[in-house]
Amino acid sequence: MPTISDVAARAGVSTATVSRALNGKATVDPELAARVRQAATELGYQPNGPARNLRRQEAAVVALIISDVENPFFTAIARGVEDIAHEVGYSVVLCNSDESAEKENRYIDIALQERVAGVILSPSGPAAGVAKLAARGTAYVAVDRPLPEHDSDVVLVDTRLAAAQATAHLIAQGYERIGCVTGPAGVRTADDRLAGYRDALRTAKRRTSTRLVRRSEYKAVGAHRAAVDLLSQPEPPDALLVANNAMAVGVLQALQELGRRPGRDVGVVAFDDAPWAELLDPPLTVVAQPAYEIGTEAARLLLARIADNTRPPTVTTLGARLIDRASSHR
Amino acid sequence: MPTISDVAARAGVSTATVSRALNGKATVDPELAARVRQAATELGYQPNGPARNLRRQEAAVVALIISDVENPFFTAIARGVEDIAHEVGYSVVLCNSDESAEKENRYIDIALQERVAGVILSPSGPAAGVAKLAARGTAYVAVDRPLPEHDSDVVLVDTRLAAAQATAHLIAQGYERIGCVTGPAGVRTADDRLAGYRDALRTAKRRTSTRLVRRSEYKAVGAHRAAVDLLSQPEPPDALLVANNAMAVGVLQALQELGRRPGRDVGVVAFDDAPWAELLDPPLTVVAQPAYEIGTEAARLLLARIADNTRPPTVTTLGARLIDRASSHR
DNA sequence: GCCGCTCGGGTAATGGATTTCCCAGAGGTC
DNA sequence: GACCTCTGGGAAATCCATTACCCGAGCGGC
Repeated sequence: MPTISDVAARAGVSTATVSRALNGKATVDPELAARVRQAATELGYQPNGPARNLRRQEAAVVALIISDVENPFFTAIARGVEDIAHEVGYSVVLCNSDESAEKENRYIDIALQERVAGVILSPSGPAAGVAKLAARGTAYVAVDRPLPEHDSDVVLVDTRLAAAQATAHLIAQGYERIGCVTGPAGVRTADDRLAGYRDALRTAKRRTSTRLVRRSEYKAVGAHRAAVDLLSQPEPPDALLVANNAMAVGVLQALQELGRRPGRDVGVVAFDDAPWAELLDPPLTVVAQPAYEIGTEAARLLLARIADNTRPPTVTTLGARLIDRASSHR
Repeated sequence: MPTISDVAARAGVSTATVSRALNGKATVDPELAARVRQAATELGYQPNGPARNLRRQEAAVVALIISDVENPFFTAIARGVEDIAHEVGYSVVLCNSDESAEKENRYIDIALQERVAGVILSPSGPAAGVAKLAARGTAYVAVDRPLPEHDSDVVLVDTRLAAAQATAHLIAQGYERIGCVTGPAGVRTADDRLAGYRDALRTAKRRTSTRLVRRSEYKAVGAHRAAVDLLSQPEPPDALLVANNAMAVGVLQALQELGRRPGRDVGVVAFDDAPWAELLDPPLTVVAQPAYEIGTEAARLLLARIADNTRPPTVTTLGARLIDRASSHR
C-alpha cells in the first residue's frame, strides 16, 4: 500500500533518492541511505513491481514452460533452472503446457505480455509461439527438444546415442527380438530414441521390423496398451526399450498382467531414472538423463543471452548414463 | 513492441476506444471494434502487462507456493489449481519453497510486489510472511497444513483420521508391534499422522512406545536411516506406518537391505499413492490423498475470496482413502 | 580569491494501459 | 421546433518507480 513517495516523505528526501538508495545504485550518502531503509521498513514498503517493470521495460523473471509438471524429468530441470536463476536475483515462473501446443502458445503470450526477461521451454512440436519471442527479441532457450524452425540456444541429451547403447546392452545380454515403445511421431526425443534403437540393431546386423515398434503418448496408459499389443503377437519381443519413465510404469504393469517376468522373460530398459526403480523386483535398468544439469545449463545460457542477444546460437549436448540393474538380465 | 497508441492510430480511433474494444468492456460500436481488432492483429499487438497491472492495481495471476516440486502430491495440487484458475482467465505461477521458510518468505514478497490477485500456499512452519499478505489485504488460502497464527481459508485432509484407519488396518491384519516413521516435529501433517497412529493404538488398547517412532525430514534418506534404526533394535517393529511417498522409498530400501520382506516380515502402509506402488512385490498399501481435489477446492476458495475478502474464513476437510494392497498382509 | 570540477540529490519526464470525465450528436417528447 | 436524455467515444488524469537532466555546494588548483 505505501508508495515510494510515502517513504520519501518519511525520510525527508526525494523519491529519486529513495529509489537510488533502495537499489544500491549511484552514490548516496550512507547516512541518508540508512534513513531511507529505516523509513521503508517502518512503513513495510514493498516496491510496486508492475511500475518498476513498466519503467524498466523488463521483469527480472524467467518463464519456464515445460510439457508435464508431473514428470520428474521436468521437475528436476525446474530445480536446476531455479537454483541458477536465484543466484542472480531472477525469479522463475513455472508454466505447465501439458504437451498442448495451444497452452504453450498461451503461456508464451503471457510471458511476452509480462515482459519477462527470458523463456526456457521444452517445445511440444513446431512451437508457433516461438516466432513471436524471436520477433520481440526476447531471449529464449530450448531444452530437451530442439526448435525445428528457429535456431536458438538448445540444451539436449544425446538420446539417440543413449538409446543405441541401451539397445546394444540388451543385445549383449543375449536378447533376440528387441522391441521399442516410444513417444508420438514428430516429438523429437521419441524419434531419436527410435532411431538410436535402429542404429544399434543395424550395427549388430539384426533385422529391424515395424512389428516390434509401437508409439503412444508419453503416458502410462498408452504404453500399457502398446506393450500388451506387442506381446500378444505370434512372435513377441523378448526385450523392450521404453522411452520414458511414465511409459515404463505402463509397460511393467502389462508384463505383470501377462505374467511375464522382467529380465527373465522380457528384458526391459527404460529412459529416466527414478527413486523407485531400485525397489522393483528385479530392479529396473534405466538410462539416466542429467535433468538437473540440463536445467542449470539452460539457465546459464539464458542469462548469457539476456545480457547479449547477439551471440551466435549454441547447441549443448549432454550425455546420458546407462544404469545397469537386473531387469535387463535373464 | 507496438503500443496501444499505434493500434489506435492505425484504426483511426482513440486509445480509450482501443482499450474498451479489446477488453470487451463498455458499449463499443461493433464495426469500430472489428476495425480495432483488425489493427491489433495486423500489428501483432501484445498489451503491456506491467502497464495494465499498474493501472489495474492487480494482476490476473495467482501464486502457488509449494514446499516441494518434486513431490507428486504437490504437483497434483498444482494441476488442480491450474485447471480451475485457467477457466476464469487467471494464470498460475508455481513457486518452490523447498521447505525453507526463507524461500517461502521471499516468494511471498515477490507475490506482493507483483500485486498478484491471490496466493495459495502449503506453509512450512509458522510462515511469518503470511502476516504481510493479511496486512496488504491480498487473498490467500492455505493447503495441506493450516496457518497457526492466522485464520484463513484452509483446505486440509483429515490425515489424523486416515493415519488412525491405516494403523487400525495393520492391527486388524495381526501385526503386533507397529512403528511409525513420520516427518519433522512442528510440521502439522507429520504431527497429525503420528497422533492418528497413537489414537488407533490406544483404541486397540495397545501400549504406545517412543521406541517405535522415528522422525526425519520428509525425504527418502532420512526415512531410510529411521527405518534401519527402528529395525535394528532388540525388539523391532513388525509393521510400519510411513508418512509420505518419498519416505516410503527410503523405508522400502532399508527393508530390502536388511532382507526383510514387506508384508510377510514387516507390514507397510505409506501415505500418498503413486503409479509405481502397484508394481512392487508385494504391491504397496497406501493412504491416497485427494491431491487434485485439494487444488481445485483451494483455487475455488481463492477466487471467491478475491471477489469478496470479507467472507468469514472456512476450513475444508477432505477425506483420504486407504488402498489395501499386499504390503500390509502377512 | 576565483574558476571549474565533482559529487550528491532534487525536479520532472517517462513508460503504456485503464478509466474518469465530459462532450457531441442522435433520438424522443411535448 | 425546442429541450431533454441517452449513448458512444475522445482528452486527459492516473497508477508508481526509474532515470535523464540539472543545480548547488564544496573543494582543489593557480
